[in-house]
Amino acid sequence: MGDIAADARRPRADAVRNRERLLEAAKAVFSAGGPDASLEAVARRAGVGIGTLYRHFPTREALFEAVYRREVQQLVELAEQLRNEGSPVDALRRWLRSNVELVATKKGMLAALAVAVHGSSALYADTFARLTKAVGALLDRAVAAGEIRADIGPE
Amino acid sequence: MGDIAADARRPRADAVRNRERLLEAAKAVFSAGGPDASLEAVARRAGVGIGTLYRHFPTREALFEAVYRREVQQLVELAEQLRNEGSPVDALRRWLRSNVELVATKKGMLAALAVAVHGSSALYADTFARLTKAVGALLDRAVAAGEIRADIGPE
DNA sequence: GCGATATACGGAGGCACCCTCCGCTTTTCA
DNA sequence: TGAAAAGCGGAGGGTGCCTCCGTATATCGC
Repeated sequence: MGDIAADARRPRADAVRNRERLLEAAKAVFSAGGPDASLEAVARRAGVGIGTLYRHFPTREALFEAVYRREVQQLVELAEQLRNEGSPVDALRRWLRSNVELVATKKGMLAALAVAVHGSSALYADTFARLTKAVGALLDRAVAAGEIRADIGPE
Repeated sequence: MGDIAADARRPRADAVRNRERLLEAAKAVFSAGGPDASLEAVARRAGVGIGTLYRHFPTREALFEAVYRREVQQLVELAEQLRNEGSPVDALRRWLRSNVELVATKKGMLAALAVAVHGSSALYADTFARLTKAVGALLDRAVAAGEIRADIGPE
């Protein structure tokens, strides 16, 4: 029943789990303590050893970036999910609300994100493209349903 | 020949000297290493103990601020000195050049200064007033000599 | 000049964090 | 089911932070 296209060896289950835990913990710790928060605190909160953190994310910046990508990914997924539910305009509204909430909650993380994004304009471009595409799909649906004007771009 | 208006006890000579050394060292260290540079490195470079640094500047921010004020003070003094030398326009030109050079040299310190200034808008206002007054005096002299247009403010 | 005393100095010490390294455990695969 | 790859954890050596206090020295009244 493996649904993973494994060319080589499958990634270990515990590694995947720990990676996820670390990202979750990092999100919380950086949100609360800013970008200079202790990496050991992140590891503690994730319930893994400090060595595990460093294996998955060799630098503080790598961790920032991964957290950031994960947030973006979750927004994209939310858009895809909303696509199949309720009215187009309502879906759009809910997505925007989630977007705003997420940003509002993560105030403390903004500096960290700024660091991550600054470090790589490619990252920024990629993020922008993904979010634009996601919200664009929601918009299209709303337009097709004649519920909003057609002259609004995703930006 | 004491030209110090001593209401109480005069400040100790060694304390004054160390304070100056610390500011000089801090300028160099923060310029090179950014705002997160080690305070112990500053103390080492100044040739004083770490305790002395903390006595003079209880926090990193206090040190930033003091360095910043000193830079501003030096610009003001330069303006006063130039006031009595050479042609007004030349004086003005030299002052601006010094200003630009100082900023260019201290690139690495900009982040530190940003922190210090952010922390206290009163500090910013004071700085602005002092520099404005200094350059204003130079401008007045140039205008009075008929060497430049009169419709240029200090800003 | 000469104490007396206020002031300042220095750095050891306790703590937290950084990052690396490697012996041990777990997971995967044949 | 057993071998080996992959991953785990945390000790350890280093650095920096900040405090505290015994020692040194500058200032001031005489």
